[in-house]
Amino acid sequence: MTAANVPSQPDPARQGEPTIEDVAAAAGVSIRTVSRVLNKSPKVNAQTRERIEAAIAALRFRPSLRARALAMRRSFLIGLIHNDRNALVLDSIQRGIVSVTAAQGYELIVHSTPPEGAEAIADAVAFASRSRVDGLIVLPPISGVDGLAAALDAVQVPAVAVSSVPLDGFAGVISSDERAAGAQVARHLLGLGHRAIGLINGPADMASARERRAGFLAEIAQAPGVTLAETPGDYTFAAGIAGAQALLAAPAPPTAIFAANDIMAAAVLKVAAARGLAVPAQLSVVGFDGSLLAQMVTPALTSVVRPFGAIAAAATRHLIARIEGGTPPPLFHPELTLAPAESTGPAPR
Amino acid sequence: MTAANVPSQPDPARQGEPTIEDVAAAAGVSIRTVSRVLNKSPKVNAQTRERIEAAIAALRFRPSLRARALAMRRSFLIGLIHNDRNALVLDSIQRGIVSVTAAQGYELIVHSTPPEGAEAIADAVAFASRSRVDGLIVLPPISGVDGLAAALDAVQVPAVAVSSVPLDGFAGVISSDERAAGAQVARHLLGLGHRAIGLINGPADMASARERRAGFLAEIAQAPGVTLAETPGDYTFAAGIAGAQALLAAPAPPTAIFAANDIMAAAVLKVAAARGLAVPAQLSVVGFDGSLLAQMVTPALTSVVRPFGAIAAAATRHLIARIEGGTPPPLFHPELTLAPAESTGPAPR
DNA sequence: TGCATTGTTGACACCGGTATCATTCAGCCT
DNA sequence: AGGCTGAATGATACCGGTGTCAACAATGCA
Repeated sequence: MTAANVPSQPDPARQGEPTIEDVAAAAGVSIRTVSRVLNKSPKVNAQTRERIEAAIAALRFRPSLRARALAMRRSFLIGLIHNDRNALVLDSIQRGIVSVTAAQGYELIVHSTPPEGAEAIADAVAFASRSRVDGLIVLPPISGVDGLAAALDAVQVPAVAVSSVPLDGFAGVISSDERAAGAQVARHLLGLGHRAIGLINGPADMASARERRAGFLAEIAQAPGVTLAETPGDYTFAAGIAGAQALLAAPAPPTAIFAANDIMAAAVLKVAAARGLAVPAQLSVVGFDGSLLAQMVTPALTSVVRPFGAIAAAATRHLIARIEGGTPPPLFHPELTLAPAESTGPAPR
Repeated sequence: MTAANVPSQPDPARQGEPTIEDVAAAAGVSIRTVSRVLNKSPKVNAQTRERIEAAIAALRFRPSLRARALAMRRSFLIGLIHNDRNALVLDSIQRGIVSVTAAQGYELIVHSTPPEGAEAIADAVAFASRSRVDGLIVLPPISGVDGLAAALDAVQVPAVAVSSVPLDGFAGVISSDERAAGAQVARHLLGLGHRAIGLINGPADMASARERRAGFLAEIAQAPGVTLAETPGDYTFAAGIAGAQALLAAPAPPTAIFAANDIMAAAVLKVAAARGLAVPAQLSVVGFDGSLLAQMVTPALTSVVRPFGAIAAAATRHLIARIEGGTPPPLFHPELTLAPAESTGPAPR
């Protein structure tokens, strides 16, 4: 109470951060006026504003987002829900999100859910509801779980899903045509003259894997005299190794292998090397994702590039627009393009 | 107000989530008693507790972490501050953290700061202070910035840093002996008979890079008749390509190259392949980090394994113990071990 | 029976902000 | 001069929980 309107250094004896009240006292105004300054309300006298801003700077006051959240019923927190394990993909997405949230004054809170469907829903809802995030970005595979959209809707949290296919229930889904991309891969390999082709699938319960496969197979089916061998996989390196070994151990092994993601494609390269097969001279390999890994392996993988950063940024912008009541920008449906690199070439002989 | 003590479905007309008050009304008790149940206070009659729990379940009530945060002056939020770009490393660390926070009832909020020192500090402090996290985990390279510890200390946020070297100012630093690890790499290569050795450094302003180099060089210096060539690098793939080209273009190129991280080592593999050098027959390559990448490239990289998951988990446990006033477990200083794989072999001829 | 003790519960202030509404004070018009 | 208008500001009730402390009933003991 002493020196009420003399901006001063923070009282060293005081525990914790300065509050709006300290600022008000230091500037000799009411907390409401300080609040106006914080919220850039125009109805504050210029001199008063200056005095308050000086006090804020002197006290190093930073408003508590938490108190503000309680009062405004807005947390300025965006939640990211995922239950995948692909490090590179998750990282690209996270960076894409942060590039937008940081610019718009939000923070990102990352939550990973258990893998199983029902549990995952319960966990996601509990998270959304307890942490009172303003909005949610949901990644595959959990974005594809039946009932998730409805469950999130029930707790009134705006959510944007990223998915390979349009999803029922979600108002905002950023999807891409992975089926067309699968077809692109097939055309690329057929165009190079390959007639014995192998496919290492992703997990059958993921829409992305099913779509890639469907597009790929449909295109292959159109080409006469092409033999196709496929093996199951689950997007892991180990599955890629097993799949490649199975395909290449056949009596008439394929001259080209499409692996449903880059990680498994990298595994194919490893198996090929172990068997003394030159890539691409004797075996062509295609991956999917266009992740950093595709460029780091030798030879660099021909892969379908998915613009994760742009996808994530678009999802975030859409979400924030919804949160803030503006008209959300139209949903983004990125084109997936095949980027030919060193791992594919003309079919041998 | 109707049917005050009959647990019922949430009123569909009501906006937002049910509050503790709704639960209290439904159970016919005061909010304070509901709060006791929520906090598992033992001083609640068993029957009352049951009644309240039933009401909670019926209303699908979930307490707002935000309101709780305000009241308890605890946010149950752990902040992760980073400004690095190594996707694989960040991901492993993040997963390690989440494995602990999830179990202890905390959530993770991820913040990335600008790269530059002073700005980074300001940004980190603003984040810590505004978001009122309970604690902070800080990763390199920003963890090594001078003055950061003091700045965080000033806003009274407990922080744990991960670093290659002990850091002044930080009460909690999880460090590892990267110098010894660098020496280990040198011994490995010398033991294989290599006498012409190349080194691709990490960024000179990062302690990790300096330490690795120092340990490596010291050990090399002890061995008679060994020639060493080094080039600068910055942990990126492009730098690895450039470095490898520089080293291998020399009149008497090295028979072994130590790259200061796996990403650059992967680049060395690519350059070797382009020049027709067999690895490890003609060139041995060693990386650092033991990341997934090391296992995915062909041949698999001999690398120094850094147990990121364990490091992150230990940091998190330490931090939470400090937050909760317990005695924090002793700081963890992981042993770094060289994991020989396919990319190193006896020196040619 | 009287009284201290223990176990349960509720009233109320508080955390640090925002929102609603009232109040004050100039300046302007008639 | 009196009344009106609008800009600037403050008093006070929230937001949804927890902490403190008092009230109260049931129990144990003398």
